Amino acid sequence: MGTKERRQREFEARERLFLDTARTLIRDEGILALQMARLARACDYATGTLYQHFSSKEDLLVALATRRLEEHAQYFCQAATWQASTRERMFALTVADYRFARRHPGYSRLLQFAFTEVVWDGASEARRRALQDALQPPARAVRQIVQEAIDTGDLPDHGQDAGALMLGPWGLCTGIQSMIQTRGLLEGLGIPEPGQQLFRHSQFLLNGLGWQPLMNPVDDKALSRLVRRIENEVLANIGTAADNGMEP
Amino acid sequence: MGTKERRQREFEARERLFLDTARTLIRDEGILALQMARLARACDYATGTLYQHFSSKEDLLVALATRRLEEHAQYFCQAATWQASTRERMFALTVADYRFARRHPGYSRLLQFAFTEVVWDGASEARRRALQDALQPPARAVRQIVQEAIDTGDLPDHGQDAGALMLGPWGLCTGIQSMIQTRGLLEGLGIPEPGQQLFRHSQFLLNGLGWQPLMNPVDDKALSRLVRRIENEVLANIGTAADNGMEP
DNA sequence: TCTATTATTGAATACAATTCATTTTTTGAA
DNA sequence: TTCAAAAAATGAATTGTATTCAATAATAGA
Repeated sequence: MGTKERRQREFEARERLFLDTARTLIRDEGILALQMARLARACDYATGTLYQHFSSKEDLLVALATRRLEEHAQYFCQAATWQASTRERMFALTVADYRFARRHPGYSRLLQFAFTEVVWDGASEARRRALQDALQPPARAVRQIVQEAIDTGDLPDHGQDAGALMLGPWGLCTGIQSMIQTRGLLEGLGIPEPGQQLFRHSQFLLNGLGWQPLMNPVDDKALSRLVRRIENEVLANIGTAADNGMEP
Repeated sequence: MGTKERRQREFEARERLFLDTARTLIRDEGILALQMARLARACDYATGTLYQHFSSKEDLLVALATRRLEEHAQYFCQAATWQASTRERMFALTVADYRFARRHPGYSRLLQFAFTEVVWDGASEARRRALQDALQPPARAVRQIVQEAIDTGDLPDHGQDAGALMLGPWGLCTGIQSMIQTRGLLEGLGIPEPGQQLFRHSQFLLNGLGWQPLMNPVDDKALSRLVRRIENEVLANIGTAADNGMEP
């Protein structure tokens, strides 16, 4: 009876195999070296079979970015449900994102690449939507923090939608991170310790939003203490055991 | 005597021709459609001659991004020397960047693409350095504003380097802009008017930095008035006459 | 004027993504 | 169980382009 369902399941399993193998290949040899034929061969399938799943190489890259985003989202949601003040939780998202990017530099570069016109427009509509869908859970988690902060009075009600309010911290985070990714860029501008700056500016922005309790972002001691606390209480189990991410 | 110099000049003129033509081709047909052989032909040169200038297609793209950055920098420096408070000038940079990106969407996507691992690492060291150099003048202009703000007391001296302080506003700006670039991304998350949000969050961040005079970022009237004033007084001459940019 | 040097050329090469005619496997009716 | 039709898998051929390089042309300097 369920023969159709079985085929469906097998098809999905094979897609996972392709994506997992692609991840390994990219980790070992870089995005540039990824070849469709080699990937298919490495999975003991023909090239054409790979194209049953992905309409193009770009399509595959967006799918890969999506898969990793889903994993990332777990840590993200974990940070969102941490037992701490709304402001600390909001900041924890920035720390989680930063740590995740440091731990999986290949993945972060892939995400950056996926959002590029060339790749994004080269992927199928379905894949683009899938990536959008993968963004929903973390987006919901963040909205929830923002909403709770407004409800408890930690964050003044600016009359803005929660989604709009999260755009700032999120944009700041990805903007600075993508500069960090670009080899030599910040060094060339004489800007040291960009990670520290990211944390500091996130705090400046939260202060600007009037998010209580305010914090002094240039108190390096306190900031480091907070970051370490987040790493211990929220991110401790990142990068252990089953984690076979994209780190070099 | 100066035959060597003349050749040098001719070589540089030809490089400009290649870049200008590439810009036109990209404007008309997109980055994807740019072909080295077609570009060479369009300039009445052989393919090999193009490779005397650019070691690879990526090399060309970084060179192109650099050229546009240099033009962008002019408006940028103009904003920096505007007769207004340090805070207004700092904010004007964000507005200038945003307007430039809206006016030249192809260029902005190109810059985003250029900073991607695949392109950045595919370009020659010389080209990468050239792009870095093109970044210096605007960076200096921004540092100058920050320094003046500290000196006049508009901005509390946080004990931070001016370069470090500008990273926040800059990162926020590029981060949100690159989300705007990605077709459908913010719509999918239900975040409307991203341009407005960018301006608003820039102001939130400046408030957070304690940059005087503070402003209420959710006073849409006042914010719009300021943006319009910047457009009139600083950006009025963008997009006129000789401007043959990348707009569609 | 002539040779050596340098620059230009574009056809040939190389490399990978993608396609598609062929083969293999699966399905479900007889 | 058999078999024809349908579906899926295959990988060699096709295609599209970036890049190279042997041949040719232009230039410089003796």
